[in-house]
Amino acid sequence: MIQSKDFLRVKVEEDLQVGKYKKIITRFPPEPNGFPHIGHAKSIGINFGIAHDYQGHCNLRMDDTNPSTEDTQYVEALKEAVEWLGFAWEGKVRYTSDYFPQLHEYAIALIKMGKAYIDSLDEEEIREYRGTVKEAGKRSKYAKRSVEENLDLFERMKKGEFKDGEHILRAKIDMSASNMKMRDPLLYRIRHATHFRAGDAWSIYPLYDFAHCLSDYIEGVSHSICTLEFENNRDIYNWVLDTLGLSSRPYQHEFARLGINYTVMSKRKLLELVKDGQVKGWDDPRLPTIAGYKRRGYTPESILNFCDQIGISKANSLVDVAQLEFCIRDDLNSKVPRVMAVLDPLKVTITNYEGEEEIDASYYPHDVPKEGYRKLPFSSTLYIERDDFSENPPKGYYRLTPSQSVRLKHAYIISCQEIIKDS
RNA sequence: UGGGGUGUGGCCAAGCGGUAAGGCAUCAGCUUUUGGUGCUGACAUUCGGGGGUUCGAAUCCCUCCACCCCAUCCA
Repeated sequence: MIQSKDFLRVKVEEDLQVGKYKKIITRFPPEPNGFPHIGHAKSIGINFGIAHDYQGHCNLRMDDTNPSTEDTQYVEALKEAVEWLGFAWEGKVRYTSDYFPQLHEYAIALIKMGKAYIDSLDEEEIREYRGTVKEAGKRSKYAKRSVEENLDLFERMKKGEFKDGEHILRAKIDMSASNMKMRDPLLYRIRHATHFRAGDAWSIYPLYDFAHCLSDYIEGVSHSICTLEFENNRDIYNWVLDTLGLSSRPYQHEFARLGINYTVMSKRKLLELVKDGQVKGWDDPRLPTIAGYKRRGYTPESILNFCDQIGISKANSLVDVAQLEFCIRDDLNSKVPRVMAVLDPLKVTITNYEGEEEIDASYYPHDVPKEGYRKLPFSSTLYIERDDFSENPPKGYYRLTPSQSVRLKHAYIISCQEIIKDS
């Protein structure tokens, strides 16, 4: 069977074809504010997979621009997940926070170009001024500030002279843009918080729209792959890079995020379950986190295969969890030894058997070419699963009934002579 | 008449003008000391709806409909 190419690979090949890039560089850029789940696995598979397929490389970058939600325990979990899935990132782990100095310089460059200004409206005013989806917004009076004043204010913001929310750096684009994201987007906010890596070195932090595109650029990324909800952010992504005159730059491409029925994949909800103690930690086997699946016995191969099977597209979709379950069963089928357990026991006494013996019970079915067996004790008293016996069997019942004998796995055929009930 | 996206069988998803891949699920048969696995077969006269162009359309044009995203100093 010929595997068809997804639209991202088609695009990558096209870019390679026309010489847009000489090397494919992607990146997996999670925010370290929670444990990675199966949805991250899809992104990991795409980014590392594409880099691998086209002899490029993929970076692992912690998008740590929000000091109040991020933590080092999450970067460890993220690193472990990527490794467990079998991928290796290029060089060392990157951090957007490592680029803060450069990002700061780019912000100053924008101010000098008259393309960014310090706004002093409060949060509520900024929202009001932004207008609505159908009505144009209006520009803040502070947008008229001179380059000098903006530079001075920005410097003082950096020095920590102002309180959170007092001022903010925004791009000067278009307050009536039909794309709401382009109505003078916020670039840098004041945040007097301790960053898990940068400590208290900064009192201003870049926002996603400013930091992401530049981080991609700094790393030489060619294809910045993200999920659909960022489609509207693509215009800013391009605006920042183009306005700064950065050539030979990355371009953003979006795909639909993974949704699986009966599966909670919202980070907010998962965090809530963990915090409230509804589950025993991020690696609780009941959770769809990579760590949870690992403890549940899922294999990296099965998860990767699942990501491969569901494909990549731009259509919002909800994959049937049966598809995931098929992948894990399919993978485990030829790898795992079989043993038995009786959960709800029903006592069986074999009247024409005396003594006891040990039966060799193979670990693998006839069609799995693997050796190995364990000893199974056998005597006249044994227990079978309650569901494996029925006095009034429904149609199509293949197990033990008063009139139907059955073979005990690895042992003998038995038939029911008498039913003895407790009370 | 805000803008940006998406609509192919129950669920994913190929297809890019030449007469609907594949996977999951489901159903039937064979195999089977797991009602597992494996094998075989069945499963869209039809591609959100309606027009049009064409010898020919899921693929091009028009129009309508549905759903998702955007008004966090989150990412």
